[in-house]
Amino acid sequence: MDSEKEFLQKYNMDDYERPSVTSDIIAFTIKFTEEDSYRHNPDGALQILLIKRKGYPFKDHWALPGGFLQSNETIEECAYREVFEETGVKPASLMLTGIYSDPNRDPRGWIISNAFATILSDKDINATAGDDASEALWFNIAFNCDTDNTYTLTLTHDDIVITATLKEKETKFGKTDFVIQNSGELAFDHAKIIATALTVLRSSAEKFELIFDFLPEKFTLSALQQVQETIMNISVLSANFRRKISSLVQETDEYTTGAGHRPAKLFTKKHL
Amino acid sequence: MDSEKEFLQKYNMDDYERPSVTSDIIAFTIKFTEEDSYRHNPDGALQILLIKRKGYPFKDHWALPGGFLQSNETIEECAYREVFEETGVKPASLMLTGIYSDPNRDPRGWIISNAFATILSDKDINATAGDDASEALWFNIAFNCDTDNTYTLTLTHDDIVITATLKEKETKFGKTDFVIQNSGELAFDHAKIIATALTVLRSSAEKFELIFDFLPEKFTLSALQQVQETIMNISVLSANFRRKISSLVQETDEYTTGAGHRPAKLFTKKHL
DNA sequence: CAAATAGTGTCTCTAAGACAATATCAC
DNA sequence: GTGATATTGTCTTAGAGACACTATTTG
Repeated sequence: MDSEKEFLQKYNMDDYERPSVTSDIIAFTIKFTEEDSYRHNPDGALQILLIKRKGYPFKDHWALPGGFLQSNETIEECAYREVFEETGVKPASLMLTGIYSDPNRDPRGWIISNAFATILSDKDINATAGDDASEALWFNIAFNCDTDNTYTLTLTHDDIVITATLKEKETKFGKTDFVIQNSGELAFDHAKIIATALTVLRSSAEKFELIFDFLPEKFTLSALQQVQETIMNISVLSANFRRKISSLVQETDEYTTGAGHRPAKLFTKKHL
Repeated sequence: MDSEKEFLQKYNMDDYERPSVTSDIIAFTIKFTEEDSYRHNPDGALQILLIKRKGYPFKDHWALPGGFLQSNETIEECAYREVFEETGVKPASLMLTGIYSDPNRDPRGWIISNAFATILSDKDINATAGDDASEALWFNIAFNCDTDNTYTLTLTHDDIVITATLKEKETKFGKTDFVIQNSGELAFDHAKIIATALTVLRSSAEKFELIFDFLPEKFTLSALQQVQETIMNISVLSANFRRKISSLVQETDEYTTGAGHRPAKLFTKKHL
């Protein structure tokens, strides 16, 4: 009988086939755009970061930023690293939204993707194209249910329009899995990775988890409500929203100014 | 400029270091044990399947069943395969509870674990030790919060007692991550994999997700209530439980018999 | 003052929890 | 009948949604 030390010396990792492992990032932000009238509060639009692939496969297609796992890091550390490389921001949190391990999902070979959603405030975002990308752009998101479990995902940036269609496969634990019907100009299986991440984001926002990450440290309750309404694609009465959120926020003694209407008190997230 | 075909022919996966990937299974069941009096309904106990490791590393320690991912399957298929090999049961569903990718978590080398919880009815379970195990046993679970974010996990089977202590790290999206203080006789980082899976199971049971998987096709509402109470470690009034569950179940015209008290109607899970 | 948002008060309805009461079987 | 569970009904209370109203700023 071998000792443990002898066993480990003889152990050879190459006895088993191994896949490559990546972390891919679904980076969300809400872009607040100024309105016509100086009095209006800005409107919010949910956006996602995509890069245009410089090389094969899927050359010139749009893809999620991401990269290969290195042997000195966890997949979360890898995801943090990728977000920072692409945006210059260290995100507040990462949320694993799925693992994509179909052996045929990548024409280069056996590559498993760990999909992480992250949320960035629209301040201080600085999308920079990495090595393998010719462009990095934020796209507006529209994700609508057509008839019969079929969904259309439309991503737009100025006159670039990407349209994908997906079919609902199953919903479990607040997460919906999809089958791709048509990827449009999206690379790999990224259309379904994005769609599933959106469902996870929505069910989190419903419970007021992580909606704070879209905003700076101090924010108005109206802005917070805008965030939730934008993500969920609904509208709620502000009186009721305030009542429900009240236990999760902490008021400061600061106010907004110069908005052309009554100033709003600034709040921070209440920690525990 | 190369064509895509030329690119893929030249592409060499060996240019990058690759980890081994495993699926590990946290298999839960609820064992219903007969009571003293013939009148009493059986009590439920939450159990988990562990195997005793035959070889190094962690020889003779207890570990979660699992195995290496093969290049012709997804990690879900791998997990299904492992459950079937260990128990002879094809589970109704699998729930990803975490990915464990610390480069130093396994003394054999760079091995990433995908942790899947599954739930089996205590009927037709047939735990059989696989190649790498000398025993496969179901352990009773006790998981209690001591003071100050410290938890004790106690697993027992007859006179085998495994005790691990963990410290709460962070809670997000109904899932709590832990740091291991003491693994007891558990192999690798499996103590924290089990603890986290328990928190995921509990938050699912709270929303009546997947509690049906613990029972056969037809069940009484009392048994269903037992399941929830056992998992959550609480007790609720049956009148209220029935009201809350009523929209999720479908009554049959069958009844239990011979229980020494009023027969109970059998229900099935209502689909959509 | 007008336009717009900020913030409060209150009514209704639903759902959750507590508890009481009745029904039915095996021995 | 006794002991146990099964099942229904109802009271109270907390919270969600709807809506009306007041407050405050800038041009």
